[in-house]
Amino acid sequence: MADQKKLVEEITSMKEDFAQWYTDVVKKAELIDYASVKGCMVIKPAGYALWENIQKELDKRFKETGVENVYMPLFIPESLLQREKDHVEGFAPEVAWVTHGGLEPLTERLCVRPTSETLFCDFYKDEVHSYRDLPKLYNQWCSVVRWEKTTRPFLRSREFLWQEGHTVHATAEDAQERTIKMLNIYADFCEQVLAIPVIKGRKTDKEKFAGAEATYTIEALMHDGQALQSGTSHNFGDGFAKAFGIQYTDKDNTMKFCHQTSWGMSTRIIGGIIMVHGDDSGLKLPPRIAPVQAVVIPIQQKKEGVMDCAASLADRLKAAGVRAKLDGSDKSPGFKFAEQEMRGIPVRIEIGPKDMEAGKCVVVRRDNGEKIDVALDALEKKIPELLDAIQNNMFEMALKHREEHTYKATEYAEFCDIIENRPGFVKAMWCGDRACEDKIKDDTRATSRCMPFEQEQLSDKCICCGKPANKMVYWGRAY
RNA sequence: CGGGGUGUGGCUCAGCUUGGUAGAGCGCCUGGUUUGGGACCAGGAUGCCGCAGGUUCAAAUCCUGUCACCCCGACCA
Repeated sequence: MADQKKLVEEITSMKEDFAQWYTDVVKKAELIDYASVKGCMVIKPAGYALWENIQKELDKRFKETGVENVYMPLFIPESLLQREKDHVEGFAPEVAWVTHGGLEPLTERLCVRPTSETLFCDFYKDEVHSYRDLPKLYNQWCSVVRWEKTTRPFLRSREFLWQEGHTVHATAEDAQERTIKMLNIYADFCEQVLAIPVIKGRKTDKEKFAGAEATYTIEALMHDGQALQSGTSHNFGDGFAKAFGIQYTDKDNTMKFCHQTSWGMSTRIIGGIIMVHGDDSGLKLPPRIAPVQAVVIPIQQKKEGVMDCAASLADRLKAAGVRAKLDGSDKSPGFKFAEQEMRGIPVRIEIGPKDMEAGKCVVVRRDNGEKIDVALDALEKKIPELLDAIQNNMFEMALKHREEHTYKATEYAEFCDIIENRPGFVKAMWCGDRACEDKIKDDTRATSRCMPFEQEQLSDKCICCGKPANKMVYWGRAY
């Protein structure tokens, strides 16, 4: 339980340099390698397994609400991308273009999808004819490309993996309901599976998605006090439907425009897991998402029976539904301890001759370093319990951190001071004017994170201009 | 796109000022001894010194250009 000592010299401490700490953890936990194109990364087995678990959990939740998976093309003809004005203006600066096919220049250049609204819309316009065709609830798992100027693994890469759901509905009400439903799925997933507490709310017009009528978001607070937009759900209204001509004949035999939504979560959330839970010894994975939940490390593994015993423990745990692994490599135990810590494996089980004699093993928690003896015959019961306890503790720790770094401000000077000196969320009232958001950003580099569903009336004046205000906004510097 | 930094075995870097034909540590391979917090001994393999020009008898080193990556800012999930 004692203070977690810094055990790994190669990882820069968070306090010293958070950005470097992040990069060190990403590399040391072997989540990725840099690739030969700037902003592109090789996602290694440890990183990809994490993504696969995220996919598995989200996909299950999507399908429970009737969503089906599809796959759209990688390329979007320029003319198609330009169909919706706000949308193209939002994305044009960062799309990658294909100009040649083989040796011949193309008659129309193709953009590598930065997101697939236009492709889905182009598809839906021919797919939807009648109210009987609605709703369409499609999702795709794919990668998209955005030519970012500066890049960081997971947080901002030029190609990233994500899912994008695109739905079409008959009415505005149905679209709104779906938008919120998906936001709730993201929030639930973050909190229950990733142990990341999130604030649910709506984006201001300045921050909303290009082409959307309304954007909803879940916002999480990282360990350094910066915010991370962790998932978004957009209500498009009938804007895209009008731009693309997606209409249906209703029961009353009149033509009506559809209402649409889209929603996405990306590999960026892996950056969130790292920055919410990690520490100076490396990654710290919540058990429910950890590809390996428990690693068994034999001590004096060449001694008679030790390796067999360790292997049988791992097998028994697997049979009990724990994602367990044996580390039977011939590294020294200390090396293995450090390595499993860097990788964020929630539980470590040490078994050596002394333990075997006593009929127990030593179990160490990654979340708090606590070391306990567990009777060998209690393993199947004890480890799952422990994993649950770790999951809950990690959520509580993250929640506590967020609460301790969430402030309220009613005066502008106070607001600026908090942003500058106490990293975190600041709750403050806002009049609704874009000008105030712009000024706050200029003055403090903080942006509006969201207008939370859970509102509080902190005062009746805008934090910035002093005019009447009835919206409370979470502000903060963000990734 | 601005500002800074870096390119030398798989990794981290030294060597460059003052040109002489490439080094260290880690890692890797073999064998042995070890094993409860990054073990040790012995032996071994690995380099178009980012790339392209130039200067020179001779370039990792000097000059010119170029490319890439990293970090910090403005924009984005």
